[in-house]
Amino acid sequence: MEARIEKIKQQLQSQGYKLTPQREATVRVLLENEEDHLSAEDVYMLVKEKAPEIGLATVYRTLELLSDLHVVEKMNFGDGVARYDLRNDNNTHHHHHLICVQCGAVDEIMEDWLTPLEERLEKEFHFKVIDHRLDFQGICHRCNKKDK
Amino acid sequence: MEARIEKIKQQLQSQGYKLTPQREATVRVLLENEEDHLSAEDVYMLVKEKAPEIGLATVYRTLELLSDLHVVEKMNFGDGVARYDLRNDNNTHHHHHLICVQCGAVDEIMEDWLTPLEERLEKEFHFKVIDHRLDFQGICHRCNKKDK
DNA sequence: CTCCGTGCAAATAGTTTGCACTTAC
DNA sequence: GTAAGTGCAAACTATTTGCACGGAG
Repeated sequence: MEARIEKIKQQLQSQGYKLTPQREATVRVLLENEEDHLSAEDVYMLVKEKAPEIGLATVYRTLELLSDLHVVEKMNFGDGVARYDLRNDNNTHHHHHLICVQCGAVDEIMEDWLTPLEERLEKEFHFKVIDHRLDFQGICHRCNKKDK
Repeated sequence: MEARIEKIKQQLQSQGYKLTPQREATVRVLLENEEDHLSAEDVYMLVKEKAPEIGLATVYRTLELLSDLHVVEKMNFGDGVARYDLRNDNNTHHHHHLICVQCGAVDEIMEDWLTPLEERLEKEFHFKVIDHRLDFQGICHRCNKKDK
């Protein structure tokens, strides 16, 4: 955890930004809730527990900054709220989402299933892929069980 | 085109809704711009050309209704604007998006590449897929050419 | 001293809602 | 006549911005 903060600090500094206490608190919240897909408001409330004087605008600005640096990914699941996901070490994003339409849970699949498709895209469509996003909507295994 | 409007009319009526002139004008705009991914505001401006007395709220309400009936799909590409896409005849949604990060164009691939993955999801993850969404971000073939 | 970063409040953008009026059956 | 649908304006929500202040080098 400390190592990851250190790395993010260096990424910021290499672009001329500082890891201020507010930014660090925000990053820590993201690290501690890596499974979840927090909204800016979620992050704000969690950061407030540690650093009550922080402002919502700062959280937005920090998330925006981290998003520009590809430290987090900004994402939108269709409920008018942006959600933020820490990217992994090489700042790529290769996981897929399983969104349960019944309970709203968002699970992740950490494998990348799309590499063959991306190759096909470049060959057949001359589209150079930089990133992708794959979400499945359906009923998760927990709700499947409950329904029986 | 008329046949498709007729079909949508029946879908509405089967749920107790009417195809009012405003709703019809909205559907026509969607049909005429099926390639594009129009925002509510886009639809509003296009509808206004034919039916200047229509209100923006009505367009929103119509799109919401059509979305509930799975006639259109409401979608979000990350630029804080909801976009609406007509679904195809059986109201399923099996196409993928190629989003160009340079010129902003959104192209579509009409094939469904994911059936094998969905089968795997149900078997390995016990996740029952209802729908999916696959977007690729990258450089489109037009921009690729221009850059040379 | 200078500049970056911050908190607060005000502004903005997209969307939704309340309400009185209209329209189709 | 009743209920669904509409236009308008006001409300609301998420996010952004302007600005004066605070702190590190």
